[in-house]
Amino acid sequence: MKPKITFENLPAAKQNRIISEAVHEFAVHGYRRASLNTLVKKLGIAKGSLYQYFENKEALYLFIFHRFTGLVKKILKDSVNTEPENDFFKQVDQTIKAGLKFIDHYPEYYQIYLRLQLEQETPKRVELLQKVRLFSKEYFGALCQQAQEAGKIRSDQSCSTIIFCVESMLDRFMETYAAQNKTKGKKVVDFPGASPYDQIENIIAILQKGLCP
Amino acid sequence: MKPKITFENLPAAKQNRIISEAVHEFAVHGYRRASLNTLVKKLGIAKGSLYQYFENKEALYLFIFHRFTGLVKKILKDSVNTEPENDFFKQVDQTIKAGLKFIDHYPEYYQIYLRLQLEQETPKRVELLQKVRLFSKEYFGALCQQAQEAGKIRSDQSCSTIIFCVESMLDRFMETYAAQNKTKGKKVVDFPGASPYDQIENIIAILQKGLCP
DNA sequence: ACCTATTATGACCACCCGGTCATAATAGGA
DNA sequence: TCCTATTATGACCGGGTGGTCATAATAGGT
Repeated sequence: MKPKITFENLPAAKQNRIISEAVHEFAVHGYRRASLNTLVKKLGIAKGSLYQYFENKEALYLFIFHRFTGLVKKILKDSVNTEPENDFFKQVDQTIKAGLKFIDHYPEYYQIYLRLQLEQETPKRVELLQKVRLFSKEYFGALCQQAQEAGKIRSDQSCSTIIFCVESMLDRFMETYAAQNKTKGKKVVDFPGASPYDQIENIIAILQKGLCP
Repeated sequence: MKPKITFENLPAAKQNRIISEAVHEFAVHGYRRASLNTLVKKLGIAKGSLYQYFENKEALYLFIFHRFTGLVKKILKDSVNTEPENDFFKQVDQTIKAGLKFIDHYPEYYQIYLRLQLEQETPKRVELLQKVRLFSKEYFGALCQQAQEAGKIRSDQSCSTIIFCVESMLDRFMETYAAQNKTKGKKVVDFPGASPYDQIENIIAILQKGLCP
């Protein structure tokens, strides 16, 4: 997870270039197919140098994933008001918007996360996923419990069921948003309605009142 | 998409063995990392023989994916009553159950489909995904329009928004179910509540009435 | 100016991949 | 039995992989 000292001694600009090219490589090809040969060629450094900075491919990957989780936590803290006085559905709304913002700022980090979910051969896959899921459960769990205690949402369904529904839609919404931004034109999926931001309102309306007339 | 004549001349038992081992290989490793060397070794045939049956790796993959879509359509037709007299939420319920049944019967075909969504290097990826999405949109679109016209669900939200919500939950539910069946023990995700079948009811209840008390 | 510790280099290694093809085995009609 | 058409075989090819290591370049203290 930590790079070697040699890497930390590098000028910050070079560090960032290495990180962002590595992120790109992992995002485009996934862990296994990401090529260190390609990476060093793009960076214009020798392969041996890369191995002076990181123990091996796995260490490089884990280092980058650690940055991903840090970025997520930061953007959530900055974008969502989790105080009880803020309405539950407003909190969900802010969370979704924070998600879109994350994708706008760090689309390739998001890609890496998406890939982690499917690619079995990624190192420490289970641990990394469990960590992310646990964070999500704790995050939404707190919001949900607050809201139930305040009588803002129904209490006849368990927190975890409610979290399941909210998370499903949130995650799918983000996936769709990311896919749309990426493919442009030969769309695989597309948003119903005008803009993603309009669509958030509709979805939250359904989350609130359901599909019955 | 079609195998060579040589393959069709094979005894059915051998055909099935080849197909099911190929499905396994693609399910476990994804298209790109699936190894024909490993496959022929497991099958106990020469690599050259495999190339007598299929043009190349891509043709083998497309042939298998074609079977996947066929199996999905078959199971849906057998499990869901799409007649207007059947309640919309009952139809959703039957669709989810059909999904779980599919995963129980053909877990590896389902894995292949999941992988297709993320792995850019899969041949004909965009076309295959578009075909699946289109089918899903048509399938749910018909149910949704029926229900709206009959006044069974609200009409102030567009069909596509409603489809988005239903699909998100359905897909996530299936993913969770499949992941749970696979990992057993060192779970990455888990279902809230007792059994998946209980949970379907809860989710549909939320879909119907929403989260507000 | 010199010496030493740190950093950079890229040829090289063993391994695996998808795909080819000349050749061997086999089966079935005459 | 023999001959031909179909099927099976696996050594081989070019290319890509992650990782290594002896050697060269470099920087900084004295």
